[in-house]
Amino acid sequence: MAQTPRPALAGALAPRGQATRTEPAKLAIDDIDRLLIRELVADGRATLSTLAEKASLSVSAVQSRVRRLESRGVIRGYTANVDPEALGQMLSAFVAITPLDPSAPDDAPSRLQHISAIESCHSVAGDDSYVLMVRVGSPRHLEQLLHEIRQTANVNTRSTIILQTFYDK
Amino acid sequence: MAQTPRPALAGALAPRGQATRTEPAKLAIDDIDRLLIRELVADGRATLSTLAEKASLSVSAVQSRVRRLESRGVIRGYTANVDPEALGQMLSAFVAITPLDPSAPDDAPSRLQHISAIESCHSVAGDDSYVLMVRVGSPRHLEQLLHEIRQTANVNTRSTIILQTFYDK
DNA sequence: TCTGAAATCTACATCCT
DNA sequence: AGGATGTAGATTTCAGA
Repeated sequence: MAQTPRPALAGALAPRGQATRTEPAKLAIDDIDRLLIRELVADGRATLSTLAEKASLSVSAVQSRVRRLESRGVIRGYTANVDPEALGQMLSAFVAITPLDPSAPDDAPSRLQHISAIESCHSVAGDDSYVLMVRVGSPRHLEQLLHEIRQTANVNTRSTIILQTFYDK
Repeated sequence: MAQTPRPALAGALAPRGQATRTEPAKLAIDDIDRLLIRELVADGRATLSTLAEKASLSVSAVQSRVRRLESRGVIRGYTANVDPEALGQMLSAFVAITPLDPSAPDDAPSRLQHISAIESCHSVAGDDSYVLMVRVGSPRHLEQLLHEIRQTANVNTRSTIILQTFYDK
């Protein structure tokens, strides 16, 4: 119910010159897409019908938009948000790493990818080459992990313990 | 199919003394829970029937387990994983902040919470008090954001630009 | 993008162990 | 307590317009 009668208005607001300028693949994300994305970030299991209501669109229109966002890679996937501490990962830290041998090929990310305690890996501009986010069960495990990281990637590590996470959107 | 015939075995392995020791809420997470969590982290929109198949359980058993994990806070929620660059957030950074006045009440997280460019906020042990992860559209926006952070929380900032994100599980 | 109908999924009540 | 089955009501999917 309450469809937005925008077609005519949109046409009036965006009159097009005679030549269609090269717009091969319309990659534009409009306000409805943004609304859908916002809702799906807030609740990754929101139903198409709920989304349709909020967007004042039909279920199938929402479905095709969501599919499009997914296939374009705007929405990469959906995931459950799990409390690490409930799973025994009581200690989180940022680990900044720098190569020991600056002339060696720098493939730290792929070398470290298999280590499940490493949650994320970013290359950064600054004192260090990469910053990792890691989660382990205890200080003892962190020690083991740092040892493994140093050996695997031939790097120095500099760790910053996370005391509390206030939010992580 | 292929139910594990564990009841008798479990009873034999865990004989209980006469007094039920204070076990108010069994907070144990078993292997099936872990499997369900793993699947839901990999695909937050997995259906109960899919999960039931993978766990070799009935749909209703899976349903009650997932509900339990949700109400216990093990699963905090579900979210869509969105490509920030597709939304015009071309620049990400870690921003470490330290209070200008160490004697002032330290409520930086709540003061900063409303700023939408701030994705996460952790208090840390180390040179700085907090580490934020921020996403903005351009260097110019980062400058504005840093200004806003400094003013809002009365802190110094030290930023580390993220050049590339290799993975973020 | 909409409507509508079929296939699938979820929620819940009931029974079993 | 935890799990199976059955069923009504939602939800998703897909055709045609």
